[in-house]
Amino acid sequence: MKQDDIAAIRNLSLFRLMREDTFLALIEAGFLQRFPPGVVLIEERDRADFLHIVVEGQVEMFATTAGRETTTDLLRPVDTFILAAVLSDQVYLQSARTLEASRILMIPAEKVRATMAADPAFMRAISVELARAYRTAVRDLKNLKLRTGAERLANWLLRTNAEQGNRNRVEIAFEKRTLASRLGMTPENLSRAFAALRPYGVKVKGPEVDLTQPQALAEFAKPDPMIDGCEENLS
Amino acid sequence: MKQDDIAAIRNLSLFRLMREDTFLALIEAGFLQRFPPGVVLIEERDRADFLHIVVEGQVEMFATTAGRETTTDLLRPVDTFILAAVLSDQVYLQSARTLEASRILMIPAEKVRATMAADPAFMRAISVELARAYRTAVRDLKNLKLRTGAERLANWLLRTNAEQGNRNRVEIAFEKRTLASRLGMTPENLSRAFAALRPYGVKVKGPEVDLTQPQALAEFAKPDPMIDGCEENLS
DNA sequence: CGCGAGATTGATGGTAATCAACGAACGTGG
DNA sequence: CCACGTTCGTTGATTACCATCAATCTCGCG
Repeated sequence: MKQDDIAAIRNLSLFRLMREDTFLALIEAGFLQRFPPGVVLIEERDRADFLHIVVEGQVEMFATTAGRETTTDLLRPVDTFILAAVLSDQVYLQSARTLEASRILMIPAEKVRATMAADPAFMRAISVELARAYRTAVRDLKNLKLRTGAERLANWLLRTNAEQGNRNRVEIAFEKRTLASRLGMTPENLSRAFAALRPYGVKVKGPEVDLTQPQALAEFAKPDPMIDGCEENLS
Repeated sequence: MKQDDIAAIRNLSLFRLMREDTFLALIEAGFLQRFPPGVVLIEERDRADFLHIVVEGQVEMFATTAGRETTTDLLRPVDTFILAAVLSDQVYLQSARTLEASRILMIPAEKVRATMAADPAFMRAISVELARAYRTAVRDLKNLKLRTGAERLANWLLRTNAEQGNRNRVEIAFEKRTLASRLGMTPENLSRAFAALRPYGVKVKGPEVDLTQPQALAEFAKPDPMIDGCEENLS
């Protein structure tokens, strides 16, 4: 494992404040593994054996029931996932698959729990991370229940534009069907939602979207800090 | 504050394992307050000043944006709320109002954070509680994204029936409009959803619902432990 | 009895899912 | 280099689901 990968992980809020010795022991107990695109890393209903960290690549969290499927989150370096299941030694509620070639660090759940018991700063960081994850989920719920599809798309565009440096050009780093599922709609409907945003200066060219009238778009989207977040991204 | 109220709070998983002295100090730092129905206890965007515990009565969590409103959770004794905001000293993402006359124990956020730092067992319990809250939110998201309104109602009926002792008679302990909002639909649509479930033995009489064919209803609802939960209720 | 709040029912329009067809982009193999 | 096939995205037609508006109904209560 490369030194700057370790540094990047160390810099995560989850690990930043813990003791150096427990951090190194934790990392060394993990396996860094490469996966090609489209590999299912974990499956809902399985017992949580490992804490996963996306070191490189891109991972989609998704969930299914009764033959239906939806994307619940999109992760990129350096994100952790399924912390909550690991913590309480429970089954996963979501599945995960790679969207592109990825490197994943997998730390045995038992080791995470032992480290948590040994290092108060780590336990504290876990609480903060779980609180963040919970609040993100609440935002997502509000987004879904209080907005239409086109509004969710408009706000996603504004948020992503900000994340990408306000160049008024948003790059969609994954398939549009994945974005559609993340936003809680079908691919067909995402197309129509893009078309509906055209009057507000939204121009789609393949994976790139130009926002020629960001202020008009914002007027339509009515972004709300209590949903779209000042703290974290919703991916 | 009555002795058995304290005992009930002590029995919460959040407080069960902490030290006796820190528990009593925490409780004593709190204010037990009575509220009539319909009082807004906290408002989103406000800074989290107190951890709240529903000792008696009933509390609705809700959220608004752009003039729209939705119910995000329904709490009854003995539930805690807004732990996540308290923990990280952030603003509330949800509002709360009493649905009936209620007694609420309010513990200053600063005291909660200090106690957490002093009692590792309490911090550990907070992590577990946050993990539970997060997983509940994920279940809620899956419920919303993967099911229709009638399916959500059917599963809610089955879940609530189980909570109430499988008497095949579900009592709705709040207004139907509140249930509708909780399930992500309008009151009108809830009525129609009830009508749609009639072929599966669902008979509504005011606030009571008889399930005359629970197995047929289950066949329609397709309950999924990864959504409807074996651990906790979604209220 | 009459009032008012909540629940229900009906009528209508909007939003989204589904099914089907077409088109563009890309990679492969001839 | 081009023909072909596959995949993804878009568009159109249709249907299902849900929101809104309006009217009626029920029930509890003054």
